[in-house]
Amino acid sequence: MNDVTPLPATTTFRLGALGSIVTARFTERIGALGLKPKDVGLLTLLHDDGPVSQLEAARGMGVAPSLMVTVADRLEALGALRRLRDPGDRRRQHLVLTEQGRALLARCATTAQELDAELTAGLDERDRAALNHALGRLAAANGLPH
Amino acid sequence: MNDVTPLPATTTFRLGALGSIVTARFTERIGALGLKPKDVGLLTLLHDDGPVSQLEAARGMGVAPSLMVTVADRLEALGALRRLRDPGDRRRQHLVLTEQGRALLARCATTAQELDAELTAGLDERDRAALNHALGRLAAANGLPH
DNA sequence: TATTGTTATACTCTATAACTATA
DNA sequence: TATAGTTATAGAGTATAACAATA
Repeated sequence: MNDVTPLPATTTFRLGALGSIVTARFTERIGALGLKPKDVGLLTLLHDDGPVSQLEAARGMGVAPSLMVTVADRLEALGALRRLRDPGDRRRQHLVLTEQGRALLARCATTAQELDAELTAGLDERDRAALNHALGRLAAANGLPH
Repeated sequence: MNDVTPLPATTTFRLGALGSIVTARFTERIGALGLKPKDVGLLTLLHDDGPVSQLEAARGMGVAPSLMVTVADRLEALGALRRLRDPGDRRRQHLVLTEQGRALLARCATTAQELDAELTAGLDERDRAALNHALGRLAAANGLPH
C-alpha cells in the first residue's frame, strides 16, 4: 500500500493529460462559433451570476482585468453580451448576457455533450456515471461552477 | 434523457477545468526540482521506451523537434540524461536516461501521489478507485502511457 | 488619492522556417 | 538530395505596468 505508483498511473497525471486533450478538442469545435475557451468561461459566469462588472468578472474567473477587456470585446462583437455603464458609478461597465449569448452558451453545452459521448464511448454506463460523479465532487471542492 | 446538460456539469468541462488546476499545482511543485511539465513527459518516455533519438522522442511526445532540443538541453544540464552520438549515423543523438534522471522521475511520481491524496481527500475509497479506474480506461483509449 | 477600465509592454510556451552537419 | 539536430523567428495566450476617466 506504500509502493510508488508509476507516474502515468496517478490521477494527477491522467487528469492533466486528459484535460489537455479534451480542452484541445473543445477549443477546436467552439472555434467554429468564433469562441475561445475564456469566452465560454465568461458566458458561463454571466449565466450563473447575472450581470457583473468587468472587474468582478475578472476576479470570478481568476484572470487579469486586462484580459477581461479582450474577452468582453470579442463577446460584444459577437452580440453575446452588452456593456452597460453603471449610472451610479460611471467607471463601471456591467456585462449583460444577451439572448444571442444564451444561445451561444447552449451550443457550447451541446458540443460538450457530444464530446462526452465520444470520449466515454469505450466505458460502460456504470463507469461513465461513476466518473462524472467523482469529477463533480472534485469540481465542487475546487470552486468550479455546478 | 435528452435534456441539455448544463455545460459545467459535463465531463468535458470538468476534465478540462480540473486538468488545468491539477497541472498548475504539479508544475509549481516540480519547479522546485528544476523541471517543467514537458521535461517530465520526456523522462517518462525515456523510462518506458528506453534510449531513443531526439526525433523519435519528439514524435512520441507529439511536439516539434525544435522543442525537443530545449527540453533535452535542460534535462542534460540537470544530469538527468546524456546525449550519445550514434556511431552508425552521426546525425543522430540518442537520449539516454541517467540514474539521476531515474531519481528525478521517482520524485515526480511521489509528488503526483501526494497531489492525488490532497485532491481526492474529499472522496471515499470507492469513488477514488472508480475515478482512477475510469481515467485509466480513457488514458489508454487516448494513447497515454500506462 | 483610489478605483475601473484600457492600452502598452513583456514573458512563456510552442510552432514553422532557415541553417548546419551528416548521409 | 534528404535527414537529424539546431537556431532564428513568429504567434498565441496571458500577465504586469502605465495611463485615462471617474470617484
